[in-house]
Amino acid sequence: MPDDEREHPEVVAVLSPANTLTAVSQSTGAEPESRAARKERTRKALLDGTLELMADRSFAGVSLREIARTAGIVPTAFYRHFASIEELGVVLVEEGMRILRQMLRDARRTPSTKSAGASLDILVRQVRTHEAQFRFLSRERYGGVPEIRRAIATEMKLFVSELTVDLSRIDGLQSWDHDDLEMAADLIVSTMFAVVVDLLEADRPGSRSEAEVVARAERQLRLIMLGMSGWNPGT
Amino acid sequence: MPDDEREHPEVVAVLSPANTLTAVSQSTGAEPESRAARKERTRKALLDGTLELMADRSFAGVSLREIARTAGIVPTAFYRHFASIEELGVVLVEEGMRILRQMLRDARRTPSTKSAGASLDILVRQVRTHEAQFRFLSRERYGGVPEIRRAIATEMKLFVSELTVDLSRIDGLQSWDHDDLEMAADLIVSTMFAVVVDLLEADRPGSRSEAEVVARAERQLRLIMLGMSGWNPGT
DNA sequence: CATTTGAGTGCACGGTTGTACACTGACAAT
DNA sequence: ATTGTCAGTGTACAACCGTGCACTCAAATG
Repeated sequence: MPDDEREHPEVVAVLSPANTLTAVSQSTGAEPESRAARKERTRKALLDGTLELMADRSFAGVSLREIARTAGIVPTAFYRHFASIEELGVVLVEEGMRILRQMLRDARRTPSTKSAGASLDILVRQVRTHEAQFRFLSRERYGGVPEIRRAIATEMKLFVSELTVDLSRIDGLQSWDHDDLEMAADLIVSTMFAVVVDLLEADRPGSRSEAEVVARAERQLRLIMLGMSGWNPGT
Repeated sequence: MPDDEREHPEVVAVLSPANTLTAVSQSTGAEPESRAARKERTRKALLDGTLELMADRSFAGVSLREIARTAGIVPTAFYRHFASIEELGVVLVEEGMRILRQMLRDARRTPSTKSAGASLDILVRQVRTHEAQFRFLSRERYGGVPEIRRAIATEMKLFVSELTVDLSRIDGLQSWDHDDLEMAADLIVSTMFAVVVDLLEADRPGSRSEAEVVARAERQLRLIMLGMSGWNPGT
């Protein structure tokens, strides 16, 4: 073994050297997948593989080589898809925030989202179906490398202002000025985010169960809304 | 250069090999510092140096060698103080949480802490005088290695239950059952923690100013307390 | 005084990392 | 049919990593 990795011997079994087909184990039959499609496939493998590797580590803790390895390509080929690992990270941020925004849109469409329970249900479902992405966001929001942290912060601010607009349309909040609305939106978002973290940790030894987490969050949200109903805007 | 670091040439200038005095640049005159005191000094240098190195990176991103280097000792000497880097991390958690608890105690002693402004002032002061420790806590709370994350979670739960007891002594909350009190305490703590993060980021390009952060937090806290005053316990 | 202790040293090791470089060969376009 | 593109390859290197080992020598111990 000269220097580099010599794993995935099954895929390398094809003896011809520099065989392009070695990458991303060709699962589908023999259909001649288009070039662009193949590229997109390994790109996705890189992104998904990174999230997988982050099950128990932070983004800074996974190496370019590991990522390439799990995607089934050689380290240097990574650069065909991303200029750096940070760039991959930023893409993951965008992907995650797209899910978050989708969730807000779902909540908007659902009738009576002003009841805390309904919105929480949506949150729980989204977290469960996109665990890895939410874990990535919560883990890197404060802990990540500066570039990624800034990317999340920016997207987060956008998210808050979207919710601010939503709030402004609710009966009884029309008289509120923008600052108060944003203040409340910020409080709601940060509370919801704490729920996300608890959900990801839930049903693990030494943690509260999912039901408990949701029940508590629901009461917290109701308490906030109760405060809002008594709030004297502009103070 | 065979393998290892060859930095800090000034300290190595003393030509005698394996000179113990090379560690932790002897700043004070020539007083014969006791052995235990010297050990404590490098131990502190290791802890402080780690926090310093974490100015722009997460705990997982600093290496044992770097830590030893900034403390002025050789990498292997690190093990005279900690069995592993994780152990050092856990000590940092304890140190940080001691500060947090001290803050709660300060707040308890201050009259009229039920007014949001007073408690926030204490928070801001503590964050400013212990920036590095708070940065460590906020960065590793969700992003850190499992061992440290668990340590912080445990201490955090303790902190919430301390605040729960405090709340139970406030006029008008005596009728609340324990679950409701804890729910409110949890909400307050997570909101305050969000403030800490904002404070650490404040006055940096692209972020809100400290005054804005405090003003918003104060209103958020007032909103929560308003909600509590109208809360119907046991629902 | 002689002896023990232990914080610190220097060297060495096997391993991993990011990335530069020259390459190949299947697909796409001409 | 010829050519160009470019995702993927293998080799190589210098830097860094954690840690084992045998050491030194000032301070503490008796």
